[in-house]
Amino acid sequence: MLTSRPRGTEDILPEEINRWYFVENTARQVSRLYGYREIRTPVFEHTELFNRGVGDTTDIVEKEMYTFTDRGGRSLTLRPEGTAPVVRAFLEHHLEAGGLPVKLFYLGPMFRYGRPQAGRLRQFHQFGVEAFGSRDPALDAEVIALAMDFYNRLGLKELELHLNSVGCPACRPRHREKLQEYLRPYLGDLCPTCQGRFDRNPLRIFDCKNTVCQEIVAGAPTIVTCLCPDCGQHFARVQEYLQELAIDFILDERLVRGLDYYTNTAFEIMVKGIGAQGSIGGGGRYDGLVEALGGKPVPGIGFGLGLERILLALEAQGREQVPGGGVDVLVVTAGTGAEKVAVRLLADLRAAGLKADKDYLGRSLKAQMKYANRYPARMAVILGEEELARGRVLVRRLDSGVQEEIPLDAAAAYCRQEKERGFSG
RNA sequence: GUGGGUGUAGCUCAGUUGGUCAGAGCACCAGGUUGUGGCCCUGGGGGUCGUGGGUUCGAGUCCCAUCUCCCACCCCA
Repeated sequence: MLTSRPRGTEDILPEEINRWYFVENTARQVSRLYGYREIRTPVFEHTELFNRGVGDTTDIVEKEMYTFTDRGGRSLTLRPEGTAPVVRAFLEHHLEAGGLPVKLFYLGPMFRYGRPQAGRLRQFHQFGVEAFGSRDPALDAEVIALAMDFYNRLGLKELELHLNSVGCPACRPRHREKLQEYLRPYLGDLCPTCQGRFDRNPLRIFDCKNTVCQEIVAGAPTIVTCLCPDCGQHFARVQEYLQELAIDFILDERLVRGLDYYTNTAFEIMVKGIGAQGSIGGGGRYDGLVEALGGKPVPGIGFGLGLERILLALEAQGREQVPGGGVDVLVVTAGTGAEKVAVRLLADLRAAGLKADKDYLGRSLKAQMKYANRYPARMAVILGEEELARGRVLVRRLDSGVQEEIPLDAAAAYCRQEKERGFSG
């Protein structure tokens, strides 16, 4: 079908745009409050950036990327996430030159190829922040606080903040060894997927939903118990700061970031009632990423939040935004000879800051009034031949039906007054 | 990528065992009120019944394929 959108994409229609304005405006507002500045990167990048920045063995790179070759033979990819591009821009423009830390936020579409379902699209939108240049656990807490503040301002309730530490390249191998040591006797009992994970990424076994695997892994050594002193202290500090900020969290040792570049803090925000995909955002620290992408070792931490899922959650919690279409005034003509006056008056109304429109389909007076009612318009200014001959117009309120005759020259000012009166009473 | 469900007017949906089955409500347009909306009445426009094959004298109704959307898995936002 020519008239159908590509699978997994959505049109955001005029009647729902206010919901998006609300979420986007809140994101910008709260970001600025915390000292983050907006950055806009391209929607496509060199494929290599994601291969290296996201990780070759991740599902995203292995089977979810929109990769294509352009006319110059370059391999490009529609960005599946926001962190790697921001790191690339950070390096390309030497943003560290302005002094660290560098705190950035972004808002925009991401692309992942997969089967669409509730809360999962092929093109979706994220609000994200990235902070470079500090390992201070207070910054971890700030980033998490920013996310929670954002949700609160939207009015979202019943959120669960899951928190974990995945350690660093020094302490992680130790945990891996201990974990494998523990699991080895049960290897044959694990599900086939987890048997494969045993060598590649035993951490993922914590995530398995298979009940047998869960039972086995229940007694396994968690990462937190194997953290080196530095990482252990960092994690403890993050928790202290969160407590200081009165932010509740759930320690979740099963929360895992699969990539090598992720270090220490990992977090995810869950909400119920939006389908099987309960995560509305996640993030963590990535002290190895900037270096992996060719920069000096600069630590970083950030998050990405899914806007569609947030909108779903707002809807599920009955926090719908009012549509907010409509117009203050509809200019209506009765009889002939008023067309030019109508165009002129319309311009005056708009100049006076009123939302105003007129009929462009040559409708009858009655049809124009119906149009005004349905638009909806708060007032109709009716240009009738008789009144116009005396330099006057009729201003009718659509709610009460009260109508008054006003000099044409004073009509815009009068409408303005009426509008303001309407707000107070 | 795997599995289940689904697909009839702009929207929400009826459509019996294949034979006026192409309908209703809402929406839209017009008229009832030759200068006034919201209620009511009357009338009207609008559908390749997702698409392509097949079975049949005959298919929206049966079969196959394909696409879409929905839901779940994998995984994530």
